[in-house]
Amino acid sequence: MGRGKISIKRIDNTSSRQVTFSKRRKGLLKKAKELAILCDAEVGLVVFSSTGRLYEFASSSMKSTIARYNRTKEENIQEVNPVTSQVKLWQREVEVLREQLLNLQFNHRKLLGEELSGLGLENLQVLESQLEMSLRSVRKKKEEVFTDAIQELNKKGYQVHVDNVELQKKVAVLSKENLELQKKAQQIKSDDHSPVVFSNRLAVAIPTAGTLNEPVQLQLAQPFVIS
Amino acid sequence: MGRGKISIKRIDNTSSRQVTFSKRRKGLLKKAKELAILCDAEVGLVVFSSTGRLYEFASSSMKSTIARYNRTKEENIQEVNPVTSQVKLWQREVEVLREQLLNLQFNHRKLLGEELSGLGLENLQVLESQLEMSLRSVRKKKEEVFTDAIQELNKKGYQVHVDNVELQKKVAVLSKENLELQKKAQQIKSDDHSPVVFSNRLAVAIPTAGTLNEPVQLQLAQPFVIS
DNA sequence: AGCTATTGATAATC
DNA sequence: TGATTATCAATAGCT
Repeated sequence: MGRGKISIKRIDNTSSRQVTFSKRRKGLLKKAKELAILCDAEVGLVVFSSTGRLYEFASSSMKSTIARYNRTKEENIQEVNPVTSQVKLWQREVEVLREQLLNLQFNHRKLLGEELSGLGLENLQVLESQLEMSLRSVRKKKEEVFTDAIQELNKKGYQVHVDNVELQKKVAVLSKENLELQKKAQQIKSDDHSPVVFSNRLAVAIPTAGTLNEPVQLQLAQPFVIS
Repeated sequence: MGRGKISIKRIDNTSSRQVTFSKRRKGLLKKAKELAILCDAEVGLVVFSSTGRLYEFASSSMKSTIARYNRTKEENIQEVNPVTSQVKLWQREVEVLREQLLNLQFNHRKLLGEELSGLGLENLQVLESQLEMSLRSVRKKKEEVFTDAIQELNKKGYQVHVDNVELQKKVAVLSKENLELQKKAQQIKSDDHSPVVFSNRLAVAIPTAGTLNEPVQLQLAQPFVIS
């Protein structure tokens, strides 16, 4: 339901993930509210963003909804305040996180080609094709970076060329003026015999017009081969 | 979004309220799930129908989501209150673990070839060679697995061959005995004229000796190429 | 339960 | 960000 269809998987791009989050969160909260009103239901909804911010909706009160939930689930392990239970909650959180971390580290090592001993043929083949896919992505990205850099260089090169042509014109004008001034000076000199000196360095430092007529064009000889 | 617009207020008609409830409940749960996946959010949703039935969705687990909810709420309320040092220690632990996890997830995605947008050329090249190394390791391991399997098969094949030779000898002995028994039987038959039948199937089912002289040897035509 | 006309949500874009 | 709009998705009213 938008300009294009999207597949339901984690959005990679951070900013568009955040934009989508606020839009869909708003929609979800709205629909939760509507369901509660239209159908006389008790609804409780909590959403934590990936940055840890909390958003919630409760048709009556979150506390009572959670209490009802626990009652229904026949799990009345919902002590409220005592420090000991709080500590226990944090400890559980730590346990969960530790396990997630270990799991991820395990997978990560596989992707790094370490600790492959336990794996069967099938797992190895899945891993291999995963790595091949990754490699293709990385090489494609690298090619993009190269291409962008080259385009950028070409743009700059062209600008330099344009600047040079411009400068060249100015030099030509100045040289001409210079020449005329020298002539006039010599006329004056021949009139009153006082010495006059003109610098000639400018003209010497400028390359000839011919070398500046073509802008440099960097180009890849052929497209990168991704193998 | 329907044949007609409806205003958001309790639907009076019971049956259409129930129909709407199941439709919208389904939609709400779906959207909750999508939000969790798309935006990497932790979502918990509970819905009680007006008849008291419970429907729920939790992106991780309802228990931990409610626990997290309670923690965040208490934190916000207790901002002024002194928190015991033990809780603080656990909180710090959780923070550290969360950060490690996020970091690892970040790196993991890179290895999976996702989210490469932020990377410069140098990083991409490091990543590429890392992936190439991993791929080499995996392929080497795969080759090992193959080789081992083939050796195993060869061992078994040889054992089968040995067994066959042994069986063949036994068959030869038995055939010889069989033949002699037949001769004796015929002698007896020519004496008392009673009919005697011998099965011949055994001899027919046995392959000739020549085909069993060589054990089968499986072998790779040439070593695996790791490219 | 299915089926569509219709509204509503939202992905892409600026 | 916030607004706009072309599209897709949800669903209201029927069968």
